Amino acid sequence: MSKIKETSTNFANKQALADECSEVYAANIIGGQWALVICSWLINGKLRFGELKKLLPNITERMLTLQLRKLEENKIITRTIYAEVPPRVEYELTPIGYELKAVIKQLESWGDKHKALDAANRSNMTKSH
Amino acid sequence: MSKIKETSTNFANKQALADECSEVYAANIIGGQWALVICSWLINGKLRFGELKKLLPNITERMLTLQLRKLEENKIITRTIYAEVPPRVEYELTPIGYELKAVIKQLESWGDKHKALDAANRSNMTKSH
DNA sequence: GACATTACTTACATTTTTTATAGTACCACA
DNA sequence: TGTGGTACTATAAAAAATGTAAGTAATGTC
Repeated sequence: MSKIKETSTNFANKQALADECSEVYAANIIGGQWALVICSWLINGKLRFGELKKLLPNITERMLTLQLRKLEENKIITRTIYAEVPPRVEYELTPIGYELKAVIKQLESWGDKHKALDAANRSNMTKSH
Repeated sequence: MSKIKETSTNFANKQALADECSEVYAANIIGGQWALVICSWLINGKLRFGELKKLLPNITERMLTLQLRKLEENKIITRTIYAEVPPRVEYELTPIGYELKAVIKQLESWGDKHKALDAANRSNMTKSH
């Protein structure tokens, strides 16, 4: 997205890590700011550009486009353009994209646990004061 | 990590998303370039700063420090300093940190699947040329 | 007193990601 | 001729993340 510099140290590091660690490879794919939420929504079924925009009230059109394009490049979603005016474009998870469901669930449940723990810590801190 | 600007749109967006999506919340915590690999290594047991450095040949000391500090802040790891000279510091996963194991496994297996698919696509493309 | 070792810190530069704003193309319909 | 709706693109700028290079502190050993 925008262009990345393939001669940078950062690029080399990312490549090397992704090559030897599938978990990092995976994280790179779903790692954009909005990528995970987009996938979460798409798990429930295909959505139009405008629908996604409504579901993600704070995203800019540019960001939405960029993230969708990246997901498409990585074969996580497909993009279907209907030859209509005004245009209609639908985004849908591919099979491998849909398999993110398990990953997302896992992330979600870990996140919940962590949040709970954090809340507990906070309230303990309050109590002991 | 360096300082972030709490008045930025980006900050607000991240917060809002993390609040309503535990999966995004989780992704933010383990989302640094090196955070996942560090955790992967620590799953096998505690490690010293220098040992991690050796395991991650391309990381700079600065980056390693930053990522470890962020993980510590988020209670993913603990930092134990031994009052010796030269200094000895050990990093170890906390219980919640250790629970990342399942997440990492899931990411890894999805990553492997995706890689395989990608490789298959590539060889198909080659064949059909 | 100089040196080696370890785990950092600091200042700064570069790269990458995200946001802001203002367009564009298309055609049906009024 | 003009307006409306949809899914974008282009350009610039801000913010965040990462990388580079050069220190620092403490102390046991030579």
